[in-house]
Amino acid sequence: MLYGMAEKKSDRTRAAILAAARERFAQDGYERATIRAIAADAAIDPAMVMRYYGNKEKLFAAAAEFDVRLPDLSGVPREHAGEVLVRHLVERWEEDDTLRVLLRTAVTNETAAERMRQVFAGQLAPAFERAAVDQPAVRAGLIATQALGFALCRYILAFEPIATLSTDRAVAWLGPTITRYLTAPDPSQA
Amino acid sequence: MLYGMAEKKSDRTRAAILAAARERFAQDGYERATIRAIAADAAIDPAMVMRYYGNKEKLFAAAAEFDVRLPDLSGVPREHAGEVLVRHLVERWEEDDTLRVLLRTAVTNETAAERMRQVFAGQLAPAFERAAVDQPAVRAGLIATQALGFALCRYILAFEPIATLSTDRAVAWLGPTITRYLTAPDPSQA
DNA sequence: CTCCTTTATCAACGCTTGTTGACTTTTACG
DNA sequence: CGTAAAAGTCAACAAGCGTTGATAAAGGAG
Repeated sequence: MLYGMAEKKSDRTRAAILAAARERFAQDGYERATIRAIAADAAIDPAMVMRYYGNKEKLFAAAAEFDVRLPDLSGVPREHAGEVLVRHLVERWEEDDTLRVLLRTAVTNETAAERMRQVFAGQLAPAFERAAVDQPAVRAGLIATQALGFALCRYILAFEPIATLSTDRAVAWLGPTITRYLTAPDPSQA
Repeated sequence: MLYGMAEKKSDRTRAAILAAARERFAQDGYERATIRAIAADAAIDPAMVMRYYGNKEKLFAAAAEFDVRLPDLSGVPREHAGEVLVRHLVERWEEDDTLRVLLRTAVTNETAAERMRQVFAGQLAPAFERAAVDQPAVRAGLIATQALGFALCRYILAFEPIATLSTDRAVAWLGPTITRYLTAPDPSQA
């Protein structure tokens, strides 16, 4: 076969598997999302999943691959940094379900947990450090607690009225919290 | 058998099963915590689990049974209510692992998710309503996001430095957030 | 057309799971 | 003692899982 640009026929199948996998993992978690169900959703044979992704763990790794794409906060005044960050995270969260895959599986799967840690401790904290924020690790961690807690209640537990809160109201409520975690002096030092 | 006070021999076995179940559910989640493993931990036969609890779902229901025991906030000044609440929750959370059972399983098990909702929407919100707080449901929900997010990062994901933060520092950081969610006017109304 | 690589299908494997029923041991009362 | 209920043991089941290898169809290349 001589294709123009690596646009093999199998790429479609690969993509279909990945899409089905993401949906199943996001909805059912790692254990309950079976290879057979994913294959059925993608309308292919379970053996094809093994052919293209090796095994379940690798398929999951591929399905949970993503980039947070943190926004550039350098031009934002400190007192509104929280709101900008929250709005970005909420929109990012609703965009695709990769983050929901990660959150749902991180609770029982160590691979997912490690990746989740990398996202916050490995991207947020270094960004704060570069911005010369004191105690970057603690602040990044606190922001993670609020951000992940909101996502948990909103997308996983479907906790009313959080699940149906408008983005604007969510930003208005959570923004100042994030701003405080980012800018306030350590209250236990006072 | 004529026992003095319903103190059957089997009660010990029942308790041993329940203790082992709680530990396994808290550590592994619903799916990965197997009846066989629980029985092995309790040093009994898997069939005994069925004898005393019927099936896995009922065993889980028994293991996840608990009471939040919310503190009385009526005598606490409003501006410190958050700190009192956070301290109570953290201590309660470290006391026994029932809450961790619930959090870990709520992500994939609908029974656990429903029970989790009852704890916050069914106990916190009504308490606020009685205290004549406006928008009790939203405020209870917001507090749930911060509290559950903290528990998730600290106990489930083992997210440093949150996991090793002292209770005092956690209270100092989180308290004001909870207080604001409880007392601040709705920022999206401004 | 033939040939060979890519893609897909099928049936089966070994294993683990929750769950069951028949059986044996223990225990307390007459 | 004897006996009947309670407590515990054992082997097995049906079903579902991830995974594999043999085999068949598809589709350009020569």
